Amino acid sequence: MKITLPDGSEKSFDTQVSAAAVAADIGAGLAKAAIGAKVDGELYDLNRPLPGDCSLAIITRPREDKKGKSKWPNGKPDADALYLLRHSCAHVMAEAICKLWPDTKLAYGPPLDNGFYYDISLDTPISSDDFEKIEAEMKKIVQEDRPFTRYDLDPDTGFPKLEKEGNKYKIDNAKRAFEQGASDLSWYVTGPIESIKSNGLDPLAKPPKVSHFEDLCQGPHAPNTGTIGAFKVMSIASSNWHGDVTSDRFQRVYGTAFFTQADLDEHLENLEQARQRDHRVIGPRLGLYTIDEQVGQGLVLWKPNGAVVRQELQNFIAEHLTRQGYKQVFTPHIGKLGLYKTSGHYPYYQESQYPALVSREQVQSLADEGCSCAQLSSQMEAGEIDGYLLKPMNCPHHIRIFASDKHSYRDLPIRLAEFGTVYRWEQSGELNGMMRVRGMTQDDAHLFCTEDQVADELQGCLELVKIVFNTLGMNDYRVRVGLRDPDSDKYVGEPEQWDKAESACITAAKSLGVPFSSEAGEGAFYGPKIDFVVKDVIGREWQLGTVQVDYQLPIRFDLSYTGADNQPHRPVMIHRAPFGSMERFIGVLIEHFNGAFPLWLSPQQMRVLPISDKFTDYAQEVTDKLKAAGFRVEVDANNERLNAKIKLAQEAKVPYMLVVGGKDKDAGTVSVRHRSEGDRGAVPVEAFIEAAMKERDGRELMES
RNA sequence: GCCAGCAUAGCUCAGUGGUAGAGCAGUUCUUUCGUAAAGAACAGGUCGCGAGUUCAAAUCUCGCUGCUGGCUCCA
Repeated sequence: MKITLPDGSEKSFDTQVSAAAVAADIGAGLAKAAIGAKVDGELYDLNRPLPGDCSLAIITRPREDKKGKSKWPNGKPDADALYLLRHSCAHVMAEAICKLWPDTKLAYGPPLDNGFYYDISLDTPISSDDFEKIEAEMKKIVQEDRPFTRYDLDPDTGFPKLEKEGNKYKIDNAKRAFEQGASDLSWYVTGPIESIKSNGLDPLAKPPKVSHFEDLCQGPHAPNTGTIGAFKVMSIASSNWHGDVTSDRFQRVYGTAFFTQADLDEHLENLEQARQRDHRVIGPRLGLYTIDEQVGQGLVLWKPNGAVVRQELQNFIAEHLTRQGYKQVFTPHIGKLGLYKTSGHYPYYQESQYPALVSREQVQSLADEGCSCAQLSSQMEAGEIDGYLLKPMNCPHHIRIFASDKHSYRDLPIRLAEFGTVYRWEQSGELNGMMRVRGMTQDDAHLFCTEDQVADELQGCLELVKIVFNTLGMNDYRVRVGLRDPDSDKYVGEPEQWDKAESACITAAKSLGVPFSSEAGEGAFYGPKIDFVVKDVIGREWQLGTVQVDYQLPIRFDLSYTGADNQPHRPVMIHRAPFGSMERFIGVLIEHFNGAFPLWLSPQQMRVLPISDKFTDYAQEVTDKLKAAGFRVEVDANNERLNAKIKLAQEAKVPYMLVVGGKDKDAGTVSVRHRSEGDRGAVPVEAFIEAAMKERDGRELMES
C-alpha cells in the first residue's frame, strides 16, 4: 500500500499496516506521541489497519510546557486530538457509571467542542452529589491505562449480540449506522482484546467479569485510557432520544477532558471568568436592568442606566434608518385575533403566545350561557371566540398601514420602521436574562417593494448591519443564509421567485465580508432569510437579527400596488430586524464590552472626583460645563478618600474620572483618569470637553 | 414543559435539629485626604412561599414559586 504523508512524501508497505506502524517507521518519537490518525480526512484509530492507498496524517498528543500546559505544534489545540481524548473519556465515564449503577442503559455519548456527554437511562437518577464517586471510578480506569480495542462484527453476528444485550438504543444506533452506509458493526473494548478472545471470540458469550467494558461505537478512540490526562464530570441535564420530547427521556451527563491537569484548570478558570462577564451578573450590578418575580418571568425592567444605553442605541439606529429612507411608525401592543388568523400566526403558534384577551361582554354572555372553562378553552382553540392578542410580531400591523393607502409602483419601496414591542410565551426553562425573554422590543421594519427591488433592499438592510456592527467593534458574528430544501414541498411561491430571492440573499451576504453559510431547509416557508448569529460568553449561540423575504403575507392580506401597466401587482415584503431585539442585543453588548461601554453608550460618561470637600465648588463648576456640553456626569461629593472614589468609579465602569484638587482649581484643569488607561494628567477643562465631544460624537471605541 | 441543582440582610456568602452570623453596601460621627477600599458606632432578616414531622426546623419531608445548567423550542 502507498501512504501519502502531509508533507507530500510517500511511503510504501508490502502488507496492510496501521497508522501506528507508519509512525514507527518514521521515528520512535512520533510513534510514542501518536494517538490516532486522519486517513483521507477521516479520523482513525492508531492501530486500525489502513484501508489501502491513502493520505495519512498522524495525530499526536501535545508536548507539555514548564507549567504543565499542553504545547501544540501550531499554537492552538488540535481539535482532532481532543476529539479522540474526549470520545474516549466518554467511554470511561460510561464504564464508571455502569459499574456504580449496573442497571444503566447507555444510549449515545459523543464528544463536543469543549467536552463530551453520555445520554444514559437508569432507574435511580444521578445527582451532582454523585460526581465525585463517578470521577473516582474513572480515575481507576485511567490509571489502569487499558487499551481501547476495536472489533467488528458483521450484521448477522452483531445484531443477535445486540438483541441479547437488550439495549434498544444501541440496536437503534446500529440500524442507523447501516442506513448511513456502514458495512460492519464495531465495538470498542476498554481493555485487551484477549478479554474477548478468552471466550473464543464468541460475541454471544458472557463477557468476562474482570475489567471488561465494551460499547457499540463507531469510534475512533485514543489508544489507551491513560492518554486521558485530566477530566471532570461537569453537569447533568435531561434529554430525549433523538431530541424528541415525546420519546424516551435520558439523563445527560456532561464531562470534559484534557491532556493535562493544567489545561483542565485553565479551562475551569476560563469558565469562572466567563461567569463574571455574564450579562446577568454585570447587568444588574451596573444598574442596567432587573427582572422581578412579581412583574413576571422573562419581563425585563430597564433601569435608568440600561435605558440610557438602549436609547442611545435606538437613536443611532434610527439615524441610519432615516438616512436610508425608512419612515417611522407606531402601532399598539394588541391586535384582534382575526388579524392573526389572516396572517396565519394564530392558531399555529398559539402555544408560544400569551392567551387571548377576551372582551368583557363576551365573557359575560358566555357565562350567562353557562359555558364551562373546558368549553371556553375549546371554543378559543376553534377560534370561535373573538378577542385580542398581545402582538407576537409587528408585521400584521405594518401591513395594515400599507393597506390603508393605495400605492403606485412609483411609491415603492415603502419602508416602515418601528421599535415594536412584542410578547411571546416562551417556555419557562428557555428564559435567560436578557437573551431570551417574554416581552421584547424589536428593531423591526417591513419593506414593501417590487420583485426587482428585492436585491437592492436586501443590500440596504445588510449595509445597516455592517455600520452598526463596525461601530460597536463586533466582528465575531456569523451569517447564516437560510434556503429552501429542494426536496420539500412545504414552501410557497414560484420556484423562479425563490431562485431570484435566494441568489439575492447570497449576494447580499457576500457583500458583508464575513464568513457565511448557506443552509438548505433553513429558509422560512414563505421565503429565504439571512440571520446574524453571535456567541455569548459561555459559548452559546444566539440569533440576533434576521432579514427575510416574504411572498406569503402579501397574498394572505391581498396587498397590491398599481404598476406602470395600470394593473394591480403583488408587492414582495421584506421583514428585517437586524439586531433582533433590544433586549438580546444589549445583553450581547454587555458581554461584548464586559460592561465597559464606549463613551457614547455609557450611562454615566464622567464622574468628577474632588479630593476633599474643599473643592466641591470647583467640581460643581466643572460638572456644569460638562453638562452644558451634553454629557452625563455626576460629582462624587461623598466624604471619602480619593482612592475610594476611584475604586467605585472603576467598578461602575465610568469612562472618565476627573480628579480635581487645589492644583486643578488654580490652573483651571481636571486631572483625567481613563478607566482602562489610568492617569492621563492635568488637562484644561475646555480641552478635555472638546476631545470628549469628538470621541462621543464620533461614536469612537475607547478600548481597542 | 423536562432532568438535576440552588434559594439565609441591598450584594457576596458562613451556619448538619437547640437564642440568626461575617464582609461589603446603608445611616451617623470623626477625618479633609492627589489616582483601585480611612476609622468608629448604629441599623438591617417571618432564613423564597405554604403545609407536615418534632418538645424544638434556616437545618428533615412534601407541595409551590423563582433562578442556574442542559434538552426541546425560538414565527
